[in-house]
Amino acid sequence: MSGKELPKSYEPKSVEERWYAFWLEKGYFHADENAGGEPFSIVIPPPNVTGSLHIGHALNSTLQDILVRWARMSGRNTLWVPGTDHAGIATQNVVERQLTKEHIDRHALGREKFIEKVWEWKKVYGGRIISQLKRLGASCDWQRERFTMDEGLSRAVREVFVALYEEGLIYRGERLINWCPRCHTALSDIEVEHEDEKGKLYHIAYPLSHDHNIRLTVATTRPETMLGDTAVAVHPLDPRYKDLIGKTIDLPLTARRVPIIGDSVLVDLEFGTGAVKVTPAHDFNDYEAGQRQVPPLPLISILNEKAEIVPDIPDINPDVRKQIAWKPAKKARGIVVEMLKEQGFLVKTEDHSHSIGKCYRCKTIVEPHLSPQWFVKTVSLAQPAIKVVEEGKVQFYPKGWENTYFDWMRNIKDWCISRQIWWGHRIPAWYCKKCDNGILENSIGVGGVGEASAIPSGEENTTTIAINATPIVQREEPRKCPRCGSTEFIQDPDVLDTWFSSALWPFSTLGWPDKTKELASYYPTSVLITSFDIIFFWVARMIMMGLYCMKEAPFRHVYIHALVRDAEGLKMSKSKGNVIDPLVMIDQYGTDAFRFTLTAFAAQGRDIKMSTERIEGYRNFANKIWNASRFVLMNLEQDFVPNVELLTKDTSLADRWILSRMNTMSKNIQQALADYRFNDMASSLYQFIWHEYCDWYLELSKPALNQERGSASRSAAQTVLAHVLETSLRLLHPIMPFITEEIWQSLPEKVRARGRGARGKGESIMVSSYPIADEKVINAEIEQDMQMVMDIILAIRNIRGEMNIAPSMQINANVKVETEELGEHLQKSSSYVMTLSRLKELRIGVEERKPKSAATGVIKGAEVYVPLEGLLDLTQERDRLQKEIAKISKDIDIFFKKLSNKDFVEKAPKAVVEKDTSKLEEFKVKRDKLERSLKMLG
RNA sequence: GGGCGGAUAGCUCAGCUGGGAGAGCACAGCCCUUACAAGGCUGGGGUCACAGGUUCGAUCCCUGUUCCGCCUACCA
Repeated sequence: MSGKELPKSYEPKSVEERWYAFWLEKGYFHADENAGGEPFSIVIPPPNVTGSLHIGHALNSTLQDILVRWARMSGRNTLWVPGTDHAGIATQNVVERQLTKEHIDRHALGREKFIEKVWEWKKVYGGRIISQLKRLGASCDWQRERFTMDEGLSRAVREVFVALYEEGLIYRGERLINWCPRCHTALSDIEVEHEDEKGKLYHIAYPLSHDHNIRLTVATTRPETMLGDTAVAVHPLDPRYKDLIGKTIDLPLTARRVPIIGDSVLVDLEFGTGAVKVTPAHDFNDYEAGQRQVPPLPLISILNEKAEIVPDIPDINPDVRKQIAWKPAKKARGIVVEMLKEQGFLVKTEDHSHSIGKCYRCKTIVEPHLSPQWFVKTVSLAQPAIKVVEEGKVQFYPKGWENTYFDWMRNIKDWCISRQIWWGHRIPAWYCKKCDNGILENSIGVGGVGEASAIPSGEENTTTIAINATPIVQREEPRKCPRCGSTEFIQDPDVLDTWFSSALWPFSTLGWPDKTKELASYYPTSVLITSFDIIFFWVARMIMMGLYCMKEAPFRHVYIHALVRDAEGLKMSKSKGNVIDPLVMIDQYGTDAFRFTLTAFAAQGRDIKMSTERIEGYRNFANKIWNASRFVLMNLEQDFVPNVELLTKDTSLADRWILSRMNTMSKNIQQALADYRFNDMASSLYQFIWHEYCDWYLELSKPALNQERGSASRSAAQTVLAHVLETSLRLLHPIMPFITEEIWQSLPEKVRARGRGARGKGESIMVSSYPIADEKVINAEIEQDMQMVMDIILAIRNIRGEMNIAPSMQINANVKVETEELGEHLQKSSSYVMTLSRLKELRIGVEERKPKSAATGVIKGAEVYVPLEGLLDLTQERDRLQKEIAKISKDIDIFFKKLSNKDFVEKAPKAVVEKDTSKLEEFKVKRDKLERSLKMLG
């Protein structure tokens, strides 16, 4: 009786669901921290709770799953920690938008209620991305799923904050920071995206105070900020202006008189007019230039938190004020320019392109904004983090990213960690209501003149704490003020940058600050798999925090994977409508095909251009495996017992060849995985399974399989066939987990048993052992011998094709070999040649001569002749070919001449020319073919 | 401005330490041969961007040039 029957083509849907449930139920994903053994651990880059699975996650998770499954099958104590990130600003924005739809205002709702809403939202939607990972087949330890705002992780955050504060590595300061006027919060430097935009460069003439007829012209892209100017700067060595330093100008549109200062850093002699307006409250360079002055230049803030002009700019002319107050900065620009023009101060306007900073969450133009914020002092944290990479304790793949890392780390600036939003880890700092009373009451509006009116007053959750208040920083809310003993406190309203908690992820998820068994077993993790765009946001900060808290870097390797783009190479985005949805792909082609596609394209250092055609190609591969397995199963009895001894004995050439090839592949795969060359792994498997196992070995084994049941040759073929399939499935499993499990489970028990892992006892391929190459079986000589057999078969098939000999027609072939030895080798394999090239008779020898009428094929070490007598009349055939060649040559000449004629090409309709061109090509191809056939006839 | 990466068949890309130019898709011809038409067999197609250099030998190493991406920066 033949073996188990499989359906004719692979149907992924039911298979995937069934096996994922099975794996979960068996608990294969769960890691046992007490199990011992060499650990292998990965923490997932936690996706935002707001997210839904996009193709980048799919790639990222597939690669992690490959490593994790590989490690697990290789017997390592394997843990993959999943989880999600609370994504402060992003999530707050999402929920806020949802509330707006319900006509609810966040401020009206109040802080506590709003946070409750966010948690509700998280409960409903926060698990979405996680469940999508399951469809991808991700073998995460779901029992250890974490969220960055879990109690444990929040405790870790407070612990680190307090420790850093106590060491002076966290401080509060009033600085010019990046401010998003839409999100109403500070941003760190890297949260600002720069984009080049076309703008104007305005030249404005400022009249000198002592003689209004003399004017100093400045150039600016932001004329509206002139209302906040507190100086004009020139280069101290500029012969044009250096004598003006120390004098003053009268600022147009205001009653303000500001000094002309010299600053060699701020002013570039070559650029613009050589004179720069200085607005310290609205430009980072100007701010620094202002600080360089003794005494420092005053700061005049002219914008509120929504980037609108404040109504009470000092010294402003009343009529100007009337027109401009409360206008958004961009509108104010037009108004100011118009007024300057009217009053004759605008000299000229030029086109000018420059980069503009935008909020990475909402793309709003970011404004420099003076305000009290919390910062991490990064220099001393960065030093050891640079060192571990320099010393190779942390290695990047591909290595080139280390430069990017060094570049940033060596120029690192202090990290602004406070955010003026509500969703996130509240900063563990409190202020005594009694000691800081006055400061708290009057604190609103600190950071710039005129901001007070922009902030709804009186609510705790929008209070700005003055910079001179004294924070009490500790893990829990203080009971008693250490200074006055008062028991009433106000907590700092700010929350922490989302990336602060992400930075702790590799150890906070394992139970830190407690000394857990998990930390001991799995920290540091083995490898981090992520994308280059968060090297600064996340990778660098994890290394700093890992070293600070754990005294050891959080991972040994960092694999930076490609960015997935669309077929045209454009970034996928919803607005472009070019997004490929992983879930749709999975529905359409199956998870395995999708995963294989991602893997096959995951070459290091290059972006992936994704298209459905490619996935389709690998869907076909899945189907190929399926059908090959069907064939094998048809030829195996369900109670089949492999004759294992045969595998090490002298078996047929084909058997030894496929075993040698398989072990070669297996060796390549081990190396590829160790080097994170995922694409090499995929192509090795593809090439071997399809083009060696299916195309050749399956065909070669057919004669043996047709032998009597129980015969030695049949048994050997069955054994090798099953063994190679079973091993290939295990090799493939990390990439294609579902189909491999489905087929593997259908194999006869004794075949499966060969791959049995210690843990699984043969009940799942997931816990079987990962194949290790047996180098003894790799045999170059065998591979060479087989290559010759294949070459001869190919040569004969080639002749058949060129001569148009029907596949069903049996023919003869003679092979003239160069040496007797080769002849003997070939003789042994003659049945392969007979079968695969459908021969009636095959003669092999050194003495063979070319028959009178025969086609010839030349290969390494031999010549192949196919006598054509009786098949076709040679002289007649030759005549026919020659005639056809002559005829087609004439046509070619005609077309060639026609197309060489300039007049024709230029004047004839395009379509006609194109048609003729392609015809010419077609003729040429035909002639080539005829010539080849003629040549073959000799 | 600085840095990184890319340029190989019509398209998308492999090609790891210098010696064979490759794969998939597309294309052409022949085949429904009982694993698979989502398939089989066969075939056409490339000045490895350009110019120099090193070498017995260069797609690969070095120098320069051009074009295309990306990252980064305080170019008012």
